[in-house]
Amino acid sequence: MGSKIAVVDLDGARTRIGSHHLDVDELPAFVREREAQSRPRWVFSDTPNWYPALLAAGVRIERCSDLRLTHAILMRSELVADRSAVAEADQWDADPVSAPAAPEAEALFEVTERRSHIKQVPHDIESALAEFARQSTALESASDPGRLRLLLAAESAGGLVAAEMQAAGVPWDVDEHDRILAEELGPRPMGDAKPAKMLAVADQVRAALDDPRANLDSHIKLLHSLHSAGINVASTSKWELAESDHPAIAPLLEYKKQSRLLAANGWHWLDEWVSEGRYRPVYVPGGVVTGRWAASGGGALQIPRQLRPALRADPGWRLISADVAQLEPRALAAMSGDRAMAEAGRGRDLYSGLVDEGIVATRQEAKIAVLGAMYGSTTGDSGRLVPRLRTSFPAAMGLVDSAAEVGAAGGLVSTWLGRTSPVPSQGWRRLQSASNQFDATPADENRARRAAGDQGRFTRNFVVQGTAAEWALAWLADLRLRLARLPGVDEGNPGATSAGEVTGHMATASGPVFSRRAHLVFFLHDEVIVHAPAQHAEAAAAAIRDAAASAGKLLFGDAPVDFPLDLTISERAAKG
DNA sequence: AAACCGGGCGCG
DNA sequence: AAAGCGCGCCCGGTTT
Repeated sequence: MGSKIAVVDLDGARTRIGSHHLDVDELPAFVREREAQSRPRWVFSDTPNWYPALLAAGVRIERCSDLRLTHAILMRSELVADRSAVAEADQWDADPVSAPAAPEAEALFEVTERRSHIKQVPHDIESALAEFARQSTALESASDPGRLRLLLAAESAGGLVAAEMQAAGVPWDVDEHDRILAEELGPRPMGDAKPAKMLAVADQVRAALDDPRANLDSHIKLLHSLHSAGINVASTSKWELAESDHPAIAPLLEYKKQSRLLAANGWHWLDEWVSEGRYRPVYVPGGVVTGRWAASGGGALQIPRQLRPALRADPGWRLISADVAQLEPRALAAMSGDRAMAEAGRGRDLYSGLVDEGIVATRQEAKIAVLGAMYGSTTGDSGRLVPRLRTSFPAAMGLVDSAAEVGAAGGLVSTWLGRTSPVPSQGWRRLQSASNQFDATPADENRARRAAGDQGRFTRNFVVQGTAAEWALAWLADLRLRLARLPGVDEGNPGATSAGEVTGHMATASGPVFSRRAHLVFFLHDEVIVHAPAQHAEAAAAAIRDAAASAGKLLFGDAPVDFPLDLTISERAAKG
């Protein structure tokens, strides 16, 4: 009963090999067949608009070009000589199609109402072809099209991964989650009542403050109560409270911790986001200016480490968790070609490397110095330690210092593959020009200087965070292909294909796409979790390592930087 | 009643 | 511990 749609599949990046008109419900079969034949690069207006239905029908694709994601990169990239045509097609500068709502969705009209305010890309074939042509022209005008092609392919592959992870879901042990909540908060209360352990802790706080009516949930009222009890803090944040040794502080900190857990990941969250043993967060690829992913709903990027034990593999399966140690400084070492910094991290913890080479005294100092260098710290311990890095790692420090200088002056910076920072706002530019007028007050100059410093720290961090995000995307993109080529449950080794099933072609996946084969279930900036049949867990772990090595080579060639992983295979994700 | 703001805190 | 970057979400409180 679908309406007519048009599909274009492309051979490689250029040649159109076919244009077809078909019903929406004919699409999965069509794509499955084409995918098996020639594995084209499919062009999607916006991946979440097309791919979830394919996945639901058991069809995966190998590669695509997501016009919305690629538009966002091309319209800003400094590498593109002529961006005007792309930039003017501003209907493509839009929000992603909202992914399927949470299980307990709002009333349908509300969703429709909300969507009508969100700007979305067009999905018809003529618009897509026109945009594809504009993007191709822009890409050809680029000074280094190879890098940009790499970035666009990785970004689009990220779109596929996000849709696949949402379809697969994170295997989630509701009973374990409930057990953790009960241990911290007490048993689940009726309705919106506060759990018993929280009430008890709150009573301890009120008793210690000698204020039986103290309201612990309002910052302002709580601050007042604290002052009345002689606790002189300027805010109610936990690091400031920890300075005081008043007997009310310990239970108050406990209460805040409980309150956070209940509000962010309590029973209500469990009801809303976990069903049939799967947590299905909504990822937003390219949602952060630097190229990192964002999340929308469900807090996918904020799952507290406290709840990690609730991630549990299905019976007979394993979770393989892997994260890159010190990804950002390694990305910086690679992109700046800083051999000394690369050497400090080679085959070991990069922070310990700094200690071993006598640059700082302790691992903690190393961490403060390196983070301070990337974030632009100027005060405290960090401000004291960063200059030592300038002596030891001149190339790396030169790169971030110059990015900061460019940003502070209102200029743009780009990542290794060519993602360019956004132009400073009109307000920012007005502030700068006002401070250069003859009648500028000291207050004007102060404000302008502070804003310039802020922008400098932003661009300083942009090149590092953004390049690290590119490495992570390349890792993900390569990993999903490697995992898809692993054998399924009860199948032998790769190559030993059983009759009737060809491994290595995604389109052959049948039935529930992820029920038989190793697949990604979680991604968080520098960390992945793969869900794999126990018999293939080692092979999946090898795929994760191999993909990391490939990503390093793909981006940085033979630069002497490695990206070592901390990797564990287990039934449960480890507590952090 | 809905939209917005800032504090606070979870993640990298 | 934060500091210095990037996020999302919840809450109470204020504005519209």
